[in-house]
Amino acid sequence: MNSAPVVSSAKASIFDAAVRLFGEQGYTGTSMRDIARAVGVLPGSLYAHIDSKETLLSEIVDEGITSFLHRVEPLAASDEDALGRMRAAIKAHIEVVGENPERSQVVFHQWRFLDEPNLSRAIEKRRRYEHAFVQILDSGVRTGVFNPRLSGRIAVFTLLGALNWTPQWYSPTGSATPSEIGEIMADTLITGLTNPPSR
Amino acid sequence: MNSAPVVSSAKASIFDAAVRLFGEQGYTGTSMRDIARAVGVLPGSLYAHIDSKETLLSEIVDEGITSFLHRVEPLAASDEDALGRMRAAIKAHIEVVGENPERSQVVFHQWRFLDEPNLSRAIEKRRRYEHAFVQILDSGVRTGVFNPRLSGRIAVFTLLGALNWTPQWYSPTGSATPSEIGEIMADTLITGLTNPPSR
DNA sequence: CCTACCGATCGGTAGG
DNA sequence: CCTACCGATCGGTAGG
Repeated sequence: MNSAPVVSSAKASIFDAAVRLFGEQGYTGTSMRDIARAVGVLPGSLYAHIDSKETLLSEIVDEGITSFLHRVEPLAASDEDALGRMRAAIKAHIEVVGENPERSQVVFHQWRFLDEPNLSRAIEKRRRYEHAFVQILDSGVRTGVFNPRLSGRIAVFTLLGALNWTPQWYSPTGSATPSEIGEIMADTLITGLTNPPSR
Repeated sequence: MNSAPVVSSAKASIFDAAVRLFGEQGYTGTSMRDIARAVGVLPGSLYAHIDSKETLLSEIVDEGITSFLHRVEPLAASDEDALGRMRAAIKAHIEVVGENPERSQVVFHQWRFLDEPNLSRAIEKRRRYEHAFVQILDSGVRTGVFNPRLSGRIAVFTLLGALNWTPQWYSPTGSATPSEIGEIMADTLITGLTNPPSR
């Protein structure tokens, strides 16, 4: 019934090595020879499985952004209140980072090295992702739970900056789970660092 | 009396071009030929003024981190209360970004391509910078103005992530000044997105 | 997936 | 700052 390869196809091995190396050394700092060495194959052999270095990056970035979109866009459109949706979106983001921190690192930092038309496609998907957070923020301002003074692009960039930075310090072997990290980040970003006044 | 060059020395031109290109294309994505072209000189001529590509990166990163340290470390040790120090530190950070967004971009994203011993020196200075924020946060927790539940490294990384992301979207020609951006980011991070309850 | 290779480009240098 | 060049490495291909 299941005739899929048990461990990993050649294409998948190349993909995995590229994700890790593009994440660690950057796209322009990684050579096809680096990838071939990691896979255990000679450089020319890679091209039996992939079209080009740029196509490889494009597929990694596209798959990555798509998994963020698939988790967060439905949340942004749910019928929970804005506070709950914002908390859920932040937690979902950290969980997707936690599923594949290296791929997330590539998604946030290496997309700029894409050529057209892949570059435009990636930018459009990033814009859609940002829009999901803008939507939640605006809705919270309308219903009075979010501060109208902070509704602009600066607050969204503050939020997304904090979220996009997580692959830089997240460690799968650390003591905090993605869910716990998401809770603390949601608290920090939604209610701030200030101690709630005791009453 | 003043025999310094009126406009810009050769070394400074190379430095400026490298800051811009390393920021836009990354260190590994920029060739010495790119820099030579930007300066208007042949590639080999660069080496009359600089030692190597890596030395150039190291000088840019070191000068950059140092200007963040020089502004924020004194604030962290000032005798204002933690709330005021945190606000001042956030504003100072954004102002330093505003003074030279491209150099800041290099400081936050390209330091990893340094070789030893420059790499260790850069990491140590980054650690000192992070420590300034940890100090303010801890002090605020002790005096009761900051939420103890958010005192750990996750809150600091949330804060620094938001700050370190700013060179990605800050535009010197945009409508908000660094000071205004700093105010809004300080509000977002310190008091959060939530609307203060009317009373 | 290997052998053998292509033209282009890389960081850097000697000598002027 | 230019001329002229070095050996190494780059992404990618033809043919098997």
